[in-house]
Amino acid sequence: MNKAEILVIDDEPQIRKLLEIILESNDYKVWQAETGKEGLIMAANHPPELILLDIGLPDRSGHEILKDLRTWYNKSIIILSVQNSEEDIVRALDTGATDYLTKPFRTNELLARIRSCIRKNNTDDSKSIFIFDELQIDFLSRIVKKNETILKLTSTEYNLLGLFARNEGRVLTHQFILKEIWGVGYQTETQYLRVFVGTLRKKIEDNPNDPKHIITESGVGYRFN
Amino acid sequence: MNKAEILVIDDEPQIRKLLEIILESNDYKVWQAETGKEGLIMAANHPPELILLDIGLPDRSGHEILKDLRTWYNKSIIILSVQNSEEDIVRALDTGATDYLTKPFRTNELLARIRSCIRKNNTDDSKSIFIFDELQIDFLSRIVKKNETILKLTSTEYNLLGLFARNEGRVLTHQFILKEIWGVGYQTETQYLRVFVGTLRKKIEDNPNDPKHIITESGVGYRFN
DNA sequence: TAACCTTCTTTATAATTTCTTTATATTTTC
DNA sequence: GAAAATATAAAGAAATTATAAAGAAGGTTA
Repeated sequence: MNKAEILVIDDEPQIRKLLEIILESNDYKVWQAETGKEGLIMAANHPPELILLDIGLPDRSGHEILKDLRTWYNKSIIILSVQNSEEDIVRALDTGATDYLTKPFRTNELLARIRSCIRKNNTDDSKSIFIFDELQIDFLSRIVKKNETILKLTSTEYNLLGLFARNEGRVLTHQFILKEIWGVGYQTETQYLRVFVGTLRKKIEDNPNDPKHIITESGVGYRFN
Repeated sequence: MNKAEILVIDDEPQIRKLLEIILESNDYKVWQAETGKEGLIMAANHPPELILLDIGLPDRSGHEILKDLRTWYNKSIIILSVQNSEEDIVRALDTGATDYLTKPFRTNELLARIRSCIRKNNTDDSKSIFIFDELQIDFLSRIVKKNETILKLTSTEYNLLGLFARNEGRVLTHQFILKEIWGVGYQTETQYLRVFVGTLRKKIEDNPNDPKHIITESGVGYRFN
């Protein structure tokens, strides 16, 4: 449970299959999109931890997809490409690519770069373990403990708690949270959020009726302590 | 204007000179270290925005220097190496390298990767905190503290306080405040304002009967100190 | 394939918080 | 001191949030 999710956007079925095998055997959950358009929709509906993007897509140039993604998606995007031209690399990196690998890539290098990117996503403070009193969140192993007992969280619950933890002390608006966890297009579904905050509180709070960690800021959003 | 500072740790003088020329002509301030030990000291004394580290250093393996740096340095470290072995790359990335480039590197690609890394460093939002004696307003986190204690404000109260704070020392008319907070069409509802000024004073003033922050300007409006 | 389980989505309703309004007290201004 | 303006308290209305639970979707197992 709580596998990190990776979205692969590539038009070649063999590459997708290869990546699926590699990634799943390394304990990632893999989503696949065949076209840039499909990829954009999937990313928006379900923001992954990392995106592997083929720059040579048939429908729109991968560069355009990258630009589109970067208008709202702020986690890592690794570019895969048969192109090895300096111009292409510079362009991709300047559009916001996190990394650029040329095909054929080396499996272990790809995995190491993925690990590095995911680490970066989660360590805005270069920390991988967050401790809030009796609560302990380990972003590397994706394990949450309360008083040394491992909590069973669904992946949405985990993502939500992670977002809260990385923004400790800050009021997060409903819209922001919905966008980050469910994707653009879900910004009005505040009831989702209420339900999930409810289940999270039941799991992490000593007294869910008088929460100490997830504080309601009525009319605005929530704040995590 | 402040140039971003880059520390180059490399034992080859030619490479250092080359990097110096490239980087300075691209408006970076360059620091140079010849050995790993020297690099560690320089980085500690004057933490740069980014470190370029040669992995094949004579005194200690670059991997060890990297590991050492990562115990406290959390900005970007780009590895430069003549080595192109997968094992080496994986090891460096897993020890916390931000990126890995093989020598000879392509100038523009290096610059693009540097830009990408520095961009990432600077994404943590610079804080915008207003302080009025014992009162502290953080507009980014949307949090108001009085003597380090977080105040619980409704969103209207927060908006009103924010308006006051941004117009410190200025007399704001009832009409202006009502228009800003409640919108046009509410300019005559001065009673709203009285009620909310009342609740705000109860929360932020030491003695609400003798307010020091929100001053009544009878017949005109209010002024915030 | 069916039965089962988990998780997510949706609906209904209860509880709480915030806002608006009214009444009355207090202060300021002239 | 009287009129005007401001402050406070509190009740009712409205909006927002919380909770429970049913239905739907997806995956797993026998």
